[in-house]
Amino acid sequence: MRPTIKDLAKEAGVSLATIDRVLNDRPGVKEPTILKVNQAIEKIGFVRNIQAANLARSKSYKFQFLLPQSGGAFRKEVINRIEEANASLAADAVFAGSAQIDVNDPHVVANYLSSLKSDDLDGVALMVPESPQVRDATSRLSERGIEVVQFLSGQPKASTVDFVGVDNHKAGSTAASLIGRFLKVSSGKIMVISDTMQSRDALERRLGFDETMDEEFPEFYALPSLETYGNHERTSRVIKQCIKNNPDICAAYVMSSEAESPISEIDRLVGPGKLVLIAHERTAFTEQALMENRTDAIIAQNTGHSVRSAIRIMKARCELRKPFASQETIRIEILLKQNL
Amino acid sequence: MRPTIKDLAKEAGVSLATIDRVLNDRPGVKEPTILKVNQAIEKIGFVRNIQAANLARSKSYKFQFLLPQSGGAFRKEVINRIEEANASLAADAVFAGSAQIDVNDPHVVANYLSSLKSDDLDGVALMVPESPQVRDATSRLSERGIEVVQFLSGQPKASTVDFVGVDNHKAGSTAASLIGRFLKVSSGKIMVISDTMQSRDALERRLGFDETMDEEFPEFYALPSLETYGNHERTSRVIKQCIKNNPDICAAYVMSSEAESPISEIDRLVGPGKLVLIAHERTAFTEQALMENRTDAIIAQNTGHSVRSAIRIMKARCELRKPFASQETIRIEILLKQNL
DNA sequence: TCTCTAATGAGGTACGTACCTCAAATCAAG
DNA sequence: CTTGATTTGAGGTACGTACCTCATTAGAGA
Repeated sequence: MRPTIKDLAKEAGVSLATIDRVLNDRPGVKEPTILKVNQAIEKIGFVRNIQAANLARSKSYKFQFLLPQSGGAFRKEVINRIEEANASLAADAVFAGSAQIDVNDPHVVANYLSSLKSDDLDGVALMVPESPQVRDATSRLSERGIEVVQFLSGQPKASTVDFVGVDNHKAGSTAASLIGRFLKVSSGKIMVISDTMQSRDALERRLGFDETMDEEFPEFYALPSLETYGNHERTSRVIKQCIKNNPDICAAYVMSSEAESPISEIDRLVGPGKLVLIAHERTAFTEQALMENRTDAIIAQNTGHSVRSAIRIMKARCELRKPFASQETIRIEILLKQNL
Repeated sequence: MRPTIKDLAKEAGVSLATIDRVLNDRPGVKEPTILKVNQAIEKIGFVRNIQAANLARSKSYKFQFLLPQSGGAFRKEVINRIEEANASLAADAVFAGSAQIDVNDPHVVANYLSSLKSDDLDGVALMVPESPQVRDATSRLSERGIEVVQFLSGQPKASTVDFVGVDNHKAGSTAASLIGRFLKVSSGKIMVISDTMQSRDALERRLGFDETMDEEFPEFYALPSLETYGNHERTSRVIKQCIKNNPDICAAYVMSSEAESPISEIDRLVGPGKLVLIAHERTAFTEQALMENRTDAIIAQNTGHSVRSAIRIMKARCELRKPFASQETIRIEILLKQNL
């Protein structure tokens, strides 16, 4: 049996009331007494029974994921995983929901974050691009007792904010490696397609991609990034233009999380399976493209795992525990037709 | 607030005692009353507060992983992950440990399983080859109230036993696909090295490997499996022999979970990085081999995830809940230097 | 109708912790 | 030594459930 506060009180030679004051940071305990209690905690290895504590204070956890309004299939996937996590964690009295706002307007995001109150929310996971306003708003959130994690996008800035997601530099690097190894031709050009190159995520992927390409496969030349701005019309135009200007394209790297438009366009223009093609994120579309050999590999992060990881981190922080880091690393997954 | 048994009693128009009898399957309740209570449960959406229930019955969970005595680096990895899970789950009153026995002797395994008592153990995860004896022993375990999952090896037999681990057929298939795509030569032979071909896992990997090889890369020929029996001496001999007999070997698939011996031998005989080489399981050795380009890819399963998944499944079964299947799928991971 | 049993109700204690009140002890300053 | 504040102790109730005992009620059989 694990020691309880009674055992602790006996060991420390104080009353239960004092133990309670120390454990819950209540005032009115002299420094030497606190020390005595802490030593006793060490000695008998007391660990608070969180279930009992939560029961006593009828505590439940509420977490919210802040997602972009746009984002197509991938965003849908994230929402599904959040709902799933919510269902499976209901028994542990943790609730997870999501909200969708215009994440590209820092003002909107900052306003939204300011409106959150620690009464009805214990933590927020932000899938939001970085900006000074957002950074300030998150700092203030932490101060108000709402835990914050960066979710799948951005990078950890404040040391009080954990980051859940993959290393995009490595993801780009992985894409380059796969393309280089899959290509059977001896030279050629590689088309790189992105939503936008404004975001840090995209930049890092590109950096990683170029680095590995240059180092390990100098026989191939990666073209400048095509930006689609999420616009189908534009996507079609820039890809057509690029193919026309570069007849020796042998591969394509679709960096954007919305892969449908670019891949369909490439298929239409050069025929399915003609290029080595790597895309990001697992969605119904990319899965099918993989099965039909229209895509060679998908680089993905396990969305469900990411969601649960974010929740675990927020919960651990609420309970002033350290999350187990090794469990919380999000792997860069390589998906082929065979291991879908 | 979630409804409690009091709300439930009010809704069903019975007393708390009756609610308790129904919820805990105690005798002495008429069928129509049980029905009334169950309807009330449905109606108000009552879910038992498991934390409170566990607190009340001072319940903690104890799970054990049954591992092979041998197994080198990979077994070490599994043990580490179990210890880690144990540490991080202590707060939830679940304890996980491991035991190592001679899993290849069905008699030893069956005896061991028979000796387990539900007083001190709630569940067992078996990393044990299949055999009729073991199957019987697991059935009896279930009957005695100890939950069982197959862990990383074997296949689900009894419907009461879940399987945690990857689909080995797909894993072999994935290896074949990678080799086929990585090879730049137009034809050649592929060396396949296994610990033993007796185990179902190895057989399935080989089947998947051959299937994909035949279908997608008929220009390459996969040689018969070399069996090392975990013996370094023998490993060296059979590989040397194989290379001598087949000068046109262009790739190697190391199926066994102990990859060090075969890879070192191949390096010694044909030079590091000369063949396209795929191995299984992430260990310190395979990681380093990957970094040094002595291996092209590792096919792995996330050990930590597998361990936690097994624990979650056993716990869910103890609580008569259904585990969330999608969370419990173990992915076949492809590891390159870039996404380690 | 009486009797016996099965079904149900009422009430308690316990689990480990939080949080509250009030009394008692301690201590420093005057 | 008194005063007042600070520190500590003692005891209670609560959270939601399990599990126990005992009393009461309903229903069936004679």
